[in-house]
Amino acid sequence: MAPKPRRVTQREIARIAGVSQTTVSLVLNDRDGSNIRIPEETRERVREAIEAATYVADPAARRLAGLDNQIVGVFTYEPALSPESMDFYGPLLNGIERAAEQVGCDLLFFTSSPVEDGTRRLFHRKTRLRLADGCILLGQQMDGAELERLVDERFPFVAVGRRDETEAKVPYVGLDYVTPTRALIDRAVALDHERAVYLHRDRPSPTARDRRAAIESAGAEGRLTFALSGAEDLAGLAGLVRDHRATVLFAEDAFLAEDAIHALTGAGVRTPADVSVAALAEVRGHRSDGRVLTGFHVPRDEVAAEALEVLHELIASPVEDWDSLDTQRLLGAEVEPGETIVERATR
Amino acid sequence: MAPKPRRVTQREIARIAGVSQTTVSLVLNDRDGSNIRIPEETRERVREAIEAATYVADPAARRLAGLDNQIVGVFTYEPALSPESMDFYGPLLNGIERAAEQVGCDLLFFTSSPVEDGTRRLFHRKTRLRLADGCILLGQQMDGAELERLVDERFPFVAVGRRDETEAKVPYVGLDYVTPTRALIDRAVALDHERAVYLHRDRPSPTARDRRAAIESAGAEGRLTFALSGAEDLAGLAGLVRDHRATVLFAEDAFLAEDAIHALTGAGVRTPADVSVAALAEVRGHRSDGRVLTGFHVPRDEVAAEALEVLHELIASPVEDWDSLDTQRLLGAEVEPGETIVERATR
DNA sequence: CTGAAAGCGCTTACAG
DNA sequence: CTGAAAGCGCTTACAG
Repeated sequence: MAPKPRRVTQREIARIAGVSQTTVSLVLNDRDGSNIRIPEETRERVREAIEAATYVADPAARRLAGLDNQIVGVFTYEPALSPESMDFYGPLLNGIERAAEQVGCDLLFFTSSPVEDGTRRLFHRKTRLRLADGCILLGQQMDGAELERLVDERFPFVAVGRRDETEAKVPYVGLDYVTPTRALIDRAVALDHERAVYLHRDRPSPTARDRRAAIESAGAEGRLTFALSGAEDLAGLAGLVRDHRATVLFAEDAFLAEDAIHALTGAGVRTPADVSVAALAEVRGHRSDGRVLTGFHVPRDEVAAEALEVLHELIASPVEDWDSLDTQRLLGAEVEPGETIVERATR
Repeated sequence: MAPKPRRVTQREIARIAGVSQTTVSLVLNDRDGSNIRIPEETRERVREAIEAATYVADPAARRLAGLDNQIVGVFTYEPALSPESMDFYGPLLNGIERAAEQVGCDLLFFTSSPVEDGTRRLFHRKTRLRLADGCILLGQQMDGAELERLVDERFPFVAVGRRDETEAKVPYVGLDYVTPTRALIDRAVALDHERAVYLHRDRPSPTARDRRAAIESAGAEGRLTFALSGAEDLAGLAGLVRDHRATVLFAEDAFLAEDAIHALTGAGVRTPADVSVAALAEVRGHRSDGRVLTGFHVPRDEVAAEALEVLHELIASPVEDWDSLDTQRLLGAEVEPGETIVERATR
């Protein structure tokens, strides 16, 4: 490997400005207080030397000496910059970049993390994790053990997406799906619907539970009667809709909604004329027969930005105070009224 | 700011394993040679202690002690992760991520760089540039002075995109547009076209010069006679085409091609029936009336990956050898035959 | 007001 | 075969 090219150091600047290296450090960091008082004249001289030499402090040395680095780690459990993952990660990364820009942080992507069992590992022999002041974790699925370890080691981090796989209090910024699901159900009820089908996937995620909770409480309150169907049973969907006399269908996400529409149309059921359809997830860009799909707008960029904010609070607070911080936050998704929930046809 | 939580260090590991801290370092880095010979037994003991304590070396300290960090900086002159810039940066970042994964590098995005005059600055008071072993530069436009400075300081870097704004030898990986432009002209000639219009923008970039060179040499050789039009003169385009009796139109990029098609169609000129159209740039996703636009496929991800490769060579070579390295590379764009260059209509 | 010194956690000659 | 020591470039008490 190449010999590290000799760089300008504070000692050099000190020599030029005719002061001690300590003074250079003090000026560089704008230190000024009760016990440090450097005359403006001296400061100016040092600044000039710094300017002339285009000196910048070595971040590694700063870090080693105990300062923070203004570097936020970004860990994704899958490649984040591939075309396929852009759909999910794109808005998140965008939010992170914007927030980082605002607070003056650089972003360290742990792309080198080795892949084991199809997912990246955060902790490995040469992890550069500690180079960052803290870390943002992204991914649909996360490793509980790694989360625990981060908590144990008191390393500042925030997960994007609600986490409940661990005992430990994991800081996160996630999304609340209960409220918008309720809102969509209310809308259906207001449009005279009484019987619904919920087409869901089989993943037990916190957001899936949210939707389920909202649906169950609506059922319990007798506002809308639900029949459930798994995503694997698309073939039986039209039959279920008919048997249940459902006039509205909620799908767990937009892709599933499209599949459902396809299946229903194929069985001679018109959407939304016979059966209204809505997705309980992001619907941006999804249309059915030219109609904007009813569903949510999920502010993923805001989630990411807020995650960075929480991380910043953690970094700025002494570890003893972490417990009193509000580090588990939920943001609401916004309802997209769309055009695929319409008034129930009178028979 | 939070007190740096106490971390496990090599000293601690040494204590546990009953060896010196030096030995821990040696084992950790798999050092073994003529003057270093640690018995497997000792190594094993140390490894166990490392494992048990889930110890990882502090990258800041490693860096300070002169080792490389396996961190590649990524500097973009604009925000790279915004939806608008994804079109351009997306494939590049994807290529970089893949290459980084392969060589085991982490990626440090300099998002904190302050914006001056609408563009980010790489050098500033607290640039974390030196934390990286080297840096990839991305952006349509780059600052010549910054490039010079990087060269002067012997900091390993590679620009994505050809650079010719400086005296100094700037390492880059760019694209050759001469060859594919020639190929497209050949194609037009083969399809009996004799007279063409070139609709271009007004940016003097290396790639713009490539296209121009190919067009001028074709003109000089009498293979295709060109009339030129600026992008701002779309209104006069149909007139120019008629006056010049052009049967094929080359546009500098796909968007311009679309504008041109729109303008021609509006003036009663059919494309490609009356006038064939091609873009001298990436055409992925562009269609005209259902037809795949003729143009190029630009391997942007490969460009980025190759840039990382060159960077790696720089990092691995002593500075004295840099001059003998092949650090200015051009990759060829591939021709997309498309469907908008057709045989010239016989009149 | 400013400097000499210790220390951050590592690596690497240099001695044993 | 292995350890004590110097040094990487910084920050920050602690003395003057």
